[in-house]
Amino acid sequence: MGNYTVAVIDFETTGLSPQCGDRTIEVGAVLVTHNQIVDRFQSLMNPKMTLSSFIEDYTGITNSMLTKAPDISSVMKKLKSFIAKYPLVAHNASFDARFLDAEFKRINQIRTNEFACSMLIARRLYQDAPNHKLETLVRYKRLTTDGVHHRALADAEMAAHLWIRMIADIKRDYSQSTVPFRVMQQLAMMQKKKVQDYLTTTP
DNA sequence: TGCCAGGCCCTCTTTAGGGCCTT
Repeated sequence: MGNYTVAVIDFETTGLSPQCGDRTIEVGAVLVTHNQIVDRFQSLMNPKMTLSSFIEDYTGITNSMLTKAPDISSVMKKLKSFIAKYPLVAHNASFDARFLDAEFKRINQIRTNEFACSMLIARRLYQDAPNHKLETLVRYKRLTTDGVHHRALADAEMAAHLWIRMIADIKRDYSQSTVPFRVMQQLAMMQKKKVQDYLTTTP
């Protein structure tokens, strides 16, 4: 893979939309350099609101776990320092970008990092997969996993393994020596039928 | 007042609708 670093990030939240008042309750992030996870960041956060039983069941994160957790603002400051200026990757990035931007806004910060979506790229590269949920793709590509799902660090690590695998597959299938972040971003935006031509002709 | 996501992507398409993906 390229000799650049990306930060793969995942949030657990109280719901689907920061616009509707939902907040982050856990973040996991890993740095990927040279095909490997080289650093990890994880923290629960206290959203100062009660989790629905759906979210408790879905994530395994309970209300009592969060009463002892640090404030969202203090975790966001540490997260900002961890991700620095690295390009960001998430599975269904529009979801994580919305929450990251909303929480940064509350501490008067602005994200300047670029974002790429592993789900949009996987839809183009792995058109035969049963579906493109993170969990399914991990099974489909037989990626390393500890079996934990819907927790932030475990999901960030799985998305990182998927990212590494997608770059390896592009290099192998299209004889590319490097796959710049810009190429991955481009893939996420293009028509499925044009992907092969694009990768074949990209120098 | 009451309701409440949103962006991508396919197709029975573009003067639209519905499934996928994230929690």
